[in-house]
Amino acid sequence: MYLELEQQLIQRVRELLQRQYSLDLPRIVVDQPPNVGLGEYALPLSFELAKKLRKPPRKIAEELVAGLGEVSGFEKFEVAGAGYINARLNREEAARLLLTFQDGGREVSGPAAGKKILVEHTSINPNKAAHIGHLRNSVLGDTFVRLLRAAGAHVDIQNYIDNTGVQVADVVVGFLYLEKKGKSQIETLIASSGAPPSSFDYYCWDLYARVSQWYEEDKENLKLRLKTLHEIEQGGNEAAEIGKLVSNAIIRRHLETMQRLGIKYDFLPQESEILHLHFWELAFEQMKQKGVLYFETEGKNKGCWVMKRASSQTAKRQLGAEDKDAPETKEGPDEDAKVIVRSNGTVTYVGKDIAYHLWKFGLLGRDFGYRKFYRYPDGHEVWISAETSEPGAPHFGGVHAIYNVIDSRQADPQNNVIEAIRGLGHTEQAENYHHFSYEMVALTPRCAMELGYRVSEEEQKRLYIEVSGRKGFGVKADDLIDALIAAAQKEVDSRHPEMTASERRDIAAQIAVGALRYFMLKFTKNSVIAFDFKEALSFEGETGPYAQYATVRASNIFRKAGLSPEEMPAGDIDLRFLKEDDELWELWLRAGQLSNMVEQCIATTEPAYAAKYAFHLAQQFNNFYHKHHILTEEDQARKQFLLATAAVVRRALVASLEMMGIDAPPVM
RNA sequence: GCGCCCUUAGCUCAGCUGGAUAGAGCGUCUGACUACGAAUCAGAAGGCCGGGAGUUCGAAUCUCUCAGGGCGCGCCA
Repeated sequence: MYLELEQQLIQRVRELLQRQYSLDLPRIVVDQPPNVGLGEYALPLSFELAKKLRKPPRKIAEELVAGLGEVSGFEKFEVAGAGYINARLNREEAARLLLTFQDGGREVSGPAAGKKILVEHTSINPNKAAHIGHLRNSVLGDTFVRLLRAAGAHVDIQNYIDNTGVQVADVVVGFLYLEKKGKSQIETLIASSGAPPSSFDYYCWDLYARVSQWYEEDKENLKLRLKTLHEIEQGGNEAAEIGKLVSNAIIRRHLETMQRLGIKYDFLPQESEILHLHFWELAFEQMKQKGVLYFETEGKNKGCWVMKRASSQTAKRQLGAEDKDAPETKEGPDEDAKVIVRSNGTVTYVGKDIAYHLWKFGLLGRDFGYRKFYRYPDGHEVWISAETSEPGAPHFGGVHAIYNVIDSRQADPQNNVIEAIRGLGHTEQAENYHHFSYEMVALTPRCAMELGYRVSEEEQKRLYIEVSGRKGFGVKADDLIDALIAAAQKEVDSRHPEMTASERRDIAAQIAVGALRYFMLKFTKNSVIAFDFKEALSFEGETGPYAQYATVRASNIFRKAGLSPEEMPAGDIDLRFLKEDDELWELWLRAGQLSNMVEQCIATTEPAYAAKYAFHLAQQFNNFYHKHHILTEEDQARKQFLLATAAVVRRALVASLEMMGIDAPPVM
């Protein structure tokens, strides 16, 4: 509602500027006045025009207000302060829109509508259990997917699997040389493993840490890592078989863990197929032809194929912008170049990544094979890459835009891939390549000590300590979810002794997920989360359960009144109450700003706005709930109006929570 | 050495592409449950927005600089 009316307003102002002053502004800024009593929109453009038109801002504002005349949906325009133009909506008309059009965020349209978009997230090395750092990635990615879908985009969700890298090799080394286990023994181990903490991914978590420790003890042991890594890449031997076994079993565990949070995937592309289907060779040819890669004949990179390293400027630069100060005439080899093919002929990680990303955009000229891997209870299939497709397999890739949810530490390699794609002449694709960058999750020293880790004196002085799978240092995802469920269960049990055990279990799980997902979303992407159990386990204040509780309160009103909370009130609602009551109107207004929130989240790739929106709306609703007692309201017209208010707010709140993957529980 | 990020209330963080009086949560203190169940609400205290300079009608927001903290920069993956 709000967004649509804003666009109408901008359009009218644009026309007026053209007509009255024959000028055009590249961007018409629309703010919100400090309080709703002044109106819903504030236009500061008079200040900007003052210099151009050589008139005082107030005068311009007056002229513009006179020129605007009647605009449908708007009550009036006023000059305020030193030259603001405040626009007042016709509250009744706007509220009517909110009631009658399904403005629940469902029909949101925008630049994303109808486009095929690929979001890659999670991408945990398949050699150990998922930890809190991975949870932040998955929750951010999954929420962004939901936002894109709410905006009408067609989204494929990919989870990249590096199943041939050193991390998997390390666990294989552990099985083969530390535990002296063969393939069949590991198969038995997997078959007999249960739920966490006796699950296979937990087992590997410890084994991985032991192997890392074992390398530390004697550097000679690293030779076995290299040998195993080569065997895995080559395939057709026991190490490779074990690698596949481990990887597949761990991926299943990761899928199960993420499923607990409502996170699902469509496709799991694996590095093994990128190797075996020779994606790199195709990319290599393209890059040689276009001169993106060149062969270095001297200096430290002698004998390598290298490309110019991406600087942050070149990665961020817009189309058409020239980089004037590029020292083209520099003599000798570019020591700073990025090696893509080593002098021994093997390709680096970035090289493989370039090939993979050409595939994403449909520019490689080759496709993966696809096989079914996992089936969710609702029947949705997860496909995994294979050398050949099974009958009836879908096809992925070839998309318009991509979002890679990868932490900020990988910004440099990501920029190198973007530069390679740009260098190949695919400028549009380079512009649509989004590194969805976020900061890491770390543990506070106190938290680390609570978990029983040894924390050095130096580390104790720090604000936070980075988690490390290699050291086995971190909070496992399933452990955290279990702790949250246990805490929520305690509350639900004491509040609802009348319910069955399974009902209480379901609600506790919903609350736990709400708390966890909200916690991961309340921080903006580029702030480091210093994890602390006390904060994460809180269900009060700015938390998921706070917002969930508001939906439950709303639902209860309808339940007690014998109405369905889902259904919007029918018949004539007297909306005149909105005229005098700013607080009530603010509630409707915010409910109508759902689509602004979605648009803003997508435009800035920042899901935290969704969390803030839901929280503020819940907060306003709780305030309303406390102030107006609906069911005992004697004035029937007013009672109907208050019910409609609760319905409109509830719908927007539930929709915003759904975009964050948070359920509205039936009771709390 | 180069690049990126951060610095806002006691603590943890918001502050939208520069806009009207800088906001939440937690914590502290005071109040409110025979209501649609308090996982809630109301109120109070708490700020040279890291320092300095600049751009602007206007700066927490943009530029430069200094200080402090974090993370990256390999023929590892």
